[in-house]
Amino acid sequence: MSSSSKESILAAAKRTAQAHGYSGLNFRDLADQVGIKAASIYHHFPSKADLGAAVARRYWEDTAAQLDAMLAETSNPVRCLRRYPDVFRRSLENGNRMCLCSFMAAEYDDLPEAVKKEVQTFADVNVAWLSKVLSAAAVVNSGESEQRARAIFAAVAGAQLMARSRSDISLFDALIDSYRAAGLLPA
Amino acid sequence: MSSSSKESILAAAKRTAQAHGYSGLNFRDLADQVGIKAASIYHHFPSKADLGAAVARRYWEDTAAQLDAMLAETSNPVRCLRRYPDVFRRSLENGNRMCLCSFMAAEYDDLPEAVKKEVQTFADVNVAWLSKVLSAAAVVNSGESEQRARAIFAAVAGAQLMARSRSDISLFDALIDSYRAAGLLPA
DNA sequence: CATTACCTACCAAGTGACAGATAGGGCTTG
DNA sequence: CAAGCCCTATCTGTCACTTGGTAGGTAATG
Repeated sequence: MSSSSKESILAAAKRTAQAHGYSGLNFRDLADQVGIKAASIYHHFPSKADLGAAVARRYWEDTAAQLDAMLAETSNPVRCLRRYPDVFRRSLENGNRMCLCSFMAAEYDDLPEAVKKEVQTFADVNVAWLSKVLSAAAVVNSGESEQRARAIFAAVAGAQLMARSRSDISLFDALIDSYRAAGLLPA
Repeated sequence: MSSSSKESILAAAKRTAQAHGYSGLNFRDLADQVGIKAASIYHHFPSKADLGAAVARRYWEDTAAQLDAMLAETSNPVRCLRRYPDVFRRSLENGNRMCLCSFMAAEYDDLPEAVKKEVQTFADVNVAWLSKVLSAAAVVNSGESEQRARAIFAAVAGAQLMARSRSDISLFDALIDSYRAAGLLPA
């Protein structure tokens, strides 16, 4: 099979968690989406916590791959910085969904330990990439690039959250423009 | 009684929703916190949706009062802008909680209509206050103050979300400092 | 070749815990 | 007595998770 059940479960769980969070994941809905029975999911994932951790891990792996691909095709770091918000924009385009790890950051208190770890890694991956690109672009003094990277990550995540609550993708674009106008992102 | 059950329920629901969201609210826990039985909550709120809406409404009312009080005691608008992030900081101080409406913004798809409305009003109240203060401080051209207000609100909410997921209040402070350094907030 | 063993993938049926919500009764206070 | 407040008991539904299986494929053994 080109697409195994395990992959289908991960894909369905990603879609669901981006709209309803970790607490919104449930085995019946997931199984229905995949076309199997709920009990069968336990053949692939021993528990909901393991499934959640696998989904979050896959999520940051995919994001890291996207970012690296962007850097590979456009070696111009300023161009990459300008395109960074598009990663978050695409979730909004896709049914007003949001970053899985932003949602899980809100649910943090109720997350199994293994899931918490992956959620933090997502932030780490984003900050590391931004920091590298900021250094290359020399938009801030080196040494301040990690601080600025964190600020950009947090601000873009906040913009996504606000735009989602209005189901208004143009609000996201306007917020990013404001960040540029204010000097947080390169114009 | 100086503190009625209704007020106690609202207070408990606020605390719980700030840590676990709307989906994390449940009548049994709430009743335990207040010292009554779950069924008794229905005497004060006809349904969970009504309770949620009441909590969210109370939340933006309290925030609006805080902001207006700040403006009243310090008529200096730049000082007010510098202190704005403290409103969000206090939630983190209070048991690593977050803004109730940021959490509910994430849960947006699953919110009853009445709750959605109050969540949006919270954002409106913040943006309106920021816009007013920005105009008074003349930190941006008038006409751009509402755009900048939205950007500040979104960025501060994002900073709170990121800091919460690390249980690190100093990360929040660092992010706000970075926003100032970048020029999003007045230094 | 045939038997035995084991594996992956799935499912039917059910467990106990917990969710929101309801019905109807009792106590207290003005 | 009537209204406000809270109770017990219960209903219905959903949750994660378990048990005990079936069907089909692979592979080693005699």
